[in-house]
Amino acid sequence: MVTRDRRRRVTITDVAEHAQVSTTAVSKVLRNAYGVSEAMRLKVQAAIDELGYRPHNAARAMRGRTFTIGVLLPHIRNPFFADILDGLTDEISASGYQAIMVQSGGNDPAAERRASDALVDRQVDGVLWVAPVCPRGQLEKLAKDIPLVVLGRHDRSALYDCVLDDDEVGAELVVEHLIALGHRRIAHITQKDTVGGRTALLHTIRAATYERMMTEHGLADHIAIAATSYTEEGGYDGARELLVRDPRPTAIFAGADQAAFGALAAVHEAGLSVPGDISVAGYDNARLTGLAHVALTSVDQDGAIMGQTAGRLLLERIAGRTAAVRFSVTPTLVARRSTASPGPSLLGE
Amino acid sequence: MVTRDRRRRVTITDVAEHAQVSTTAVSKVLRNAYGVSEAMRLKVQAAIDELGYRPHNAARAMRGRTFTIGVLLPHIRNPFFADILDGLTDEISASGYQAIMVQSGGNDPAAERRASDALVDRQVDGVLWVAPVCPRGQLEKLAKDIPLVVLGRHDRSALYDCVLDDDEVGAELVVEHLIALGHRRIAHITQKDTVGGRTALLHTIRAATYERMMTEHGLADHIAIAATSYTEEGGYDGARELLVRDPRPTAIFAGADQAAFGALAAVHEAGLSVPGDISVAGYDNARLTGLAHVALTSVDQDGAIMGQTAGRLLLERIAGRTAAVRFSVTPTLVARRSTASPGPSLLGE
DNA sequence: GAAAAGATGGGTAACGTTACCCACCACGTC
DNA sequence: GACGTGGTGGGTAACGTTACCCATCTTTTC
Repeated sequence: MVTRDRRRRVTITDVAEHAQVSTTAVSKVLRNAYGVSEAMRLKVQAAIDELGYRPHNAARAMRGRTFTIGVLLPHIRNPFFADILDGLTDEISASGYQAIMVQSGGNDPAAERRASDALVDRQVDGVLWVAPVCPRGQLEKLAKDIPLVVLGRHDRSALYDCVLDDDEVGAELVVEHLIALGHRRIAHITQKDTVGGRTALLHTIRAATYERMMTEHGLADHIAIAATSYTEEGGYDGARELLVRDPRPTAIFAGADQAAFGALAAVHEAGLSVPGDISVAGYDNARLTGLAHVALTSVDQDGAIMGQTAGRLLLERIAGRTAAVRFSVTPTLVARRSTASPGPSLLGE
Repeated sequence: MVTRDRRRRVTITDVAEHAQVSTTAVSKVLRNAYGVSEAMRLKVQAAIDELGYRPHNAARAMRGRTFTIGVLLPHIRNPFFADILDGLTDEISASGYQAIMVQSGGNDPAAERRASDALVDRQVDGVLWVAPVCPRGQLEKLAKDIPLVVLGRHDRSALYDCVLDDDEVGAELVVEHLIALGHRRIAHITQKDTVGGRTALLHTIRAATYERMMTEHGLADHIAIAATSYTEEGGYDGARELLVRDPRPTAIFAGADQAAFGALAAVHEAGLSVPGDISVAGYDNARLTGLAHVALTSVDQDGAIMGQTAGRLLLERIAGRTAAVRFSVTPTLVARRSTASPGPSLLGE
């Protein structure tokens, strides 16, 4: 490897020399530490500005904080994640923290593990983990080392905080809405489990609630689930699978908007119309999806608020809180044009 | 701040003691450095595995490399960025590098600056900057310190590499396609410039090419541009602005798919149909947008290839290359159902 | 068989920052 | 006037890693 002749960084020592004080004094000013006179503060600040000094993060990391929050996202194709990230950024940037993101690779536990390790190696001060699929034990192990907030899982843990929306309520709203419109053959698209036996994952809860609601309304015989993934591709594949069933469902409840979009594509491709031939509903209602030209009925969970809260909880944990907090938002249904009563011809069993 | 009693990290010293060798030897094994016998390698590797040792990134950063690539994305709402990121990850992960992302805040130069500083502070080994809006000088300044690849700008610089698609060809393809279908009143949605006098930005080139093509085809009088942004919101606002013009355009060429989706929403909201009343075309053709239920005519630039190439170029630069490279992909038109010939009633001037 | 060349392992001084301690000064207080 | 008591400022030893150098030991060459 060739060493680039990049000009040497301005260090705390340079600032100290320039201001004719000790490095300790400069460090104290930087950290707003106790024991600095106003005169000292001004003098050092002037030197900092003059030299264009910026603290070296890696060096800080060796001693303590990095002022960095790590965010693990399954992928960046879901605009709902963008809402979360915006909320988080809002909350933490005032405290001088910076968010860095790493893709955790959707549904693959090994990739997820690598991503989480990458953040630990980079010595982040806290982690926001969105929709992890790993076993709970792994989360707790991480939480022992680093302040952790998990978003979108229904675990209960004494070691980390949880931010979630009430997926049971959300799924109930959708199924009730469809039933109220007159649907009986309501199908569901969910995410395939890659690790056995999880019940705290949000897609598991949405699917279980769908089944429960169907059963409670005497529609157990019409339960139809396609287990693919919460992506456009997954929605597309899932819908194709559901559409060939006989009799065909009159409504599809996709567990996520992205999957609903994929389902819409499959429905159109099959020559069917929405909501004339089939109703489609999603979940997430990311900002601006209301704009989408086929206005999708969806469940609104306020991603920005969730991200903001996650940020606040992380800052609190970094500041020393150890008691676990659970923050739950109550979702609401936003009915749009992708759902309607089934035509009379569709009602026959 | 409370100090957490996190158990001490396993360090290279622990590994050295456990394997009964020097820290230098361990370090050499870790870096695949010269001067290590096979026996030594195995012994050290065994100790590493046994203790679950992971190199401390911050400590590495103080001495040299961090094995981290920083990616600056304007935002994460555009699936095209996901394609780029996937390509990059593919390319660099085999070399032990990890990508971390930071949002650069779309169209705001100050936010962009903060984001780029954040990566420099975190001592990344290289930066992939997607669609920067800052002045060229700032890019060159950064490139003097860190290997830099810029994606989506048509600058020429001796200090950094460029990965881009030929936006002139792409825009030509769209305008030609629309003209060939019989359109004359073709409007364009572009991004508003926040910094004066850039001509190397991709949206500037797409817009300029649109104007040139219109002029060359004798349609200069029909040039209509809405300058908003390359987002769903921007497309929505832009289309609303264009739709009230009299006479109304028969086609809208949005400079990005996201904007096209917003435009579609506005068109539908205005009670118009696509492509019956108005054709809409986009640009990017992110993977899976072909799935979208209204199949959008778009310009395909292979984001995965672009990301992959960017990764390769960065690794080369990190390895010591200093000569600047420019990699350009030639886009292709993917005509789908959102564009068609205008109805006869729409052709009148 | 001596010298050169190659292969392998280790010692050590940084890298930039901060936590912890100590030293000093100017006050009041008894 | 001796003695605390805050309020300031500085010295220094880490933190974990690696680049650079040197010390062996083995093999090859004349």
